[in-house]
Amino acid sequence: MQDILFNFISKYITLTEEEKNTLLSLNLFHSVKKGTVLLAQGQSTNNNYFVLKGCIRVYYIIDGEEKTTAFYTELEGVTPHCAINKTPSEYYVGCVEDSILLVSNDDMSVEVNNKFPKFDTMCRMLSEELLAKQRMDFDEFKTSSPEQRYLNLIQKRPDLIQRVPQHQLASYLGIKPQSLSRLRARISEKKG
Amino acid sequence: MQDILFNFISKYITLTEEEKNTLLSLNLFHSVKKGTVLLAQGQSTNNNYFVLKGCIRVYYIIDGEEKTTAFYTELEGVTPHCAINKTPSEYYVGCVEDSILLVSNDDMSVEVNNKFPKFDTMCRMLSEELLAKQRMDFDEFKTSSPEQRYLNLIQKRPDLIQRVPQHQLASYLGIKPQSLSRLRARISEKKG
DNA sequence: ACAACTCGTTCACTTAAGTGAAGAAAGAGG
DNA sequence: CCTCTTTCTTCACTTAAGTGAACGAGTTGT
Repeated sequence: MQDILFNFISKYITLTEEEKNTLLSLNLFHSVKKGTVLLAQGQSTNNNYFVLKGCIRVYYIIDGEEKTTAFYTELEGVTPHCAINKTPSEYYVGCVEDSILLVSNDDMSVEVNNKFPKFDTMCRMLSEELLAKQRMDFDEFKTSSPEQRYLNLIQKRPDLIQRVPQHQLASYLGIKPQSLSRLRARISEKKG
Repeated sequence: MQDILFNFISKYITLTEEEKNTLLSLNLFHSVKKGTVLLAQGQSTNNNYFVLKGCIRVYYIIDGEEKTTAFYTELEGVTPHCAINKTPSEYYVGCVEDSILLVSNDDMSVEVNNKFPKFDTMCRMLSEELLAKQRMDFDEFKTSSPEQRYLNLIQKRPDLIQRVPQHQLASYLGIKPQSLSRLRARISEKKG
């Protein structure tokens, strides 16, 4: 599991053995059961969640309905909005599958960043990468129909369709579960 | 016009007179006529555009149809995707109104960042702020209907509805101009 | 002043998504 | 193994968005 982490980091910066050990000494690894709510609406946290194995999601509850807006799988992470601006969270963060997460908080970040300035560099690279990726996703979402979005998802994240419940996928695509069913039927009719 | 810029910067960092003069010496200010295409699909640039006065937009042309995905008005800016990863641009950047822009490029950024490391700090703050804001916008878009999105826009950016052509607004809301017309009629019927 | 264009609205019609209900299928727990 | 629950699909019906066409208002250019 540690290898997965260090492998990921090595894409951005190079770590010495000493630095690796410092990281490991922070006790970042957490095993989380499917269904666990990591952060609830109205709560506050300064934790960051990074997925080493498994899947977590961000969702809202609006008029009693769950609306999923994001999935994070292997080597993706969330910094909840409330961790940045110290306000109660507007959304939930939940565990879709049994997962192994890297949970860090501000204190740790400050500590690590002080010891190893390269970490700062990595964070900046990551956040730029993320910003660009998110803008692309947003543009794609805006410029396509639900059906196109679904076909797109099949191309870009085929794993999600297998591992995530349909009703969560539906709201991720901006529609109701019934519409997703219909849409799938429509597509397989065209093909077959 | 310079005051507007320095006022904005002062929210993040404090500049000396010398630093201000260095900035001014770079000749960043540009006057741009309504309708001007700053960046075309397929083209490449390493310019950043920051709006001091006026309005610019990002749009795609898909199957011969314009799809506007973003508007930038006073004190907002774009760094086109192609400026980051040196690929041809997937979208257009155009001028909605006669505008005064601050146009900078990578060379300038490097130069300024070398001279004044605080600029680095400001850029990081800006990009974090932007990332958070964009995520909120995306979540909001996903979790609401076209009508809700329009009502929301009235609350959050009432100026846009006045200064931007309806057909551009429509695609920004993810619908066709005809649907926006209908939607507006529906709303004013409810109110009156 | 006139023609050409752009823009917003309206209409009739089509297509797809929302809604509420019901039932089949798959999983979880005892 | 059976029960309870969650998840997915299907159906009939409603509502809203897409489509293609037409019209009037406002602009631009000559």
